[in-house]
Amino acid sequence: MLRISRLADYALIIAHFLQQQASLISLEAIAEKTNIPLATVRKLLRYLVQHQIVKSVRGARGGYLLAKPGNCISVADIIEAIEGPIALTECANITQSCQCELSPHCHLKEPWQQINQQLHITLKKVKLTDINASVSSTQQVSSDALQTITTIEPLPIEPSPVKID
Amino acid sequence: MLRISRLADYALIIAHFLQQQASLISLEAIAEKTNIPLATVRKLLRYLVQHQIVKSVRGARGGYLLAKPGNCISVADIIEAIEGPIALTECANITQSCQCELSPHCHLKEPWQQINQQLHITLKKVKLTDINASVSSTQQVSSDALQTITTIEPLPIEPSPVKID
DNA sequence: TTCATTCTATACCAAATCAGTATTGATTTT
DNA sequence: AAAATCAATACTGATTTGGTATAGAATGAA
Ligand code: SF4
Ligand code: SF4
Repeated sequence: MLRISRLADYALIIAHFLQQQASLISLEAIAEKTNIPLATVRKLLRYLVQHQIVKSVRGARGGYLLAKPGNCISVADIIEAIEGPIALTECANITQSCQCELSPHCHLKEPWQQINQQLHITLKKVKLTDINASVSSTQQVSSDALQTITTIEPLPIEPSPVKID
Repeated sequence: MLRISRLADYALIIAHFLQQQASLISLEAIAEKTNIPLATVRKLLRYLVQHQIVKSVRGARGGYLLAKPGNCISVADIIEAIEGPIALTECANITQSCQCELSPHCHLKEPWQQINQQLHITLKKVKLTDINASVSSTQQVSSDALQTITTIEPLPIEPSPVKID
């Protein structure tokens, strides 16, 4: 259904929550405040730490905090930390060569790569702080990145001639 | 990994192929030309017919053809025909009320709905004919819809103040 | 030191989804 | 009537996903 995984969804909630914290906060507290099961939060924080989105401090009085300012962490970063590269099709994943067996004759690689790049840019543009901004006023969104999303205009259609094989 | 399903990918290949046909073409021929397994093509055409993207003609000398001009069929249409609504999160699916149990306190609904809408617009803008256009010249893309995708510029970041809970 | 606290690493499992297939039936042309 | 072709449905094996459990390592404090 073209979903991000539920775990990625949760991870964004966690990151967004961390952004609102002044200092270290423990795993347990995060789970409690976000209503996400403890074991699941543990797993997700693991990924986020590995991807330098969150920093951890071990030992008594330890906990977690964002590794960078909220305006340097994008929705794309979170998704990629949990799910791996954003690639609508196999051939859109530029981090590895395409294994798709239809690839040699497929005409759709280029278009998919462009669509994928567009999606990536969109998700990269939305930062944790943008989400934060929209929390204050549920009706109206104030951040630039989310604002432009709704104001984009559809382009005129320019049909190309049908080709016979 | 934020993938469309492989079946949706195949379906787009089939639709794109149909667009290049002058007249009716049989299931078997489609399977042969696209290198997609026969039984799989059969299933996919089923979905496409149900969603009025493809028309079928039964009986001897029957077959399939596009139900509308290629410039009226978008990538979004194909994906939705195979996978159902495009909804990056559960709450982004406007066709039904959100069942997510985190929903009551979740701050991310609005942002996700906007991101989702943006994705939807992007996928809706790319028509079968746009893909066709890009086939002729693999290096350079000629259609408007795909062209703008690559020329979009990132917006300036406007940080909002960090809020303490 | 010693212990409680807190994060780390890994492994496991059940459920859901996905990809692919098989089969029987309905419709149309010849 | 026979052949060609699409329709409908049901099934299955493989993969992915969501979620959990547990033993271990690091740190701070008594
Ligand atoms: S090469 Fe074609 S079939 Fe293979 S993943 Fe890319 S678009 Fe899909
Ligand atoms: S309500 Fe929040 S947690 Fe639930 S699907 Fe929407 S964004 Fe995700």
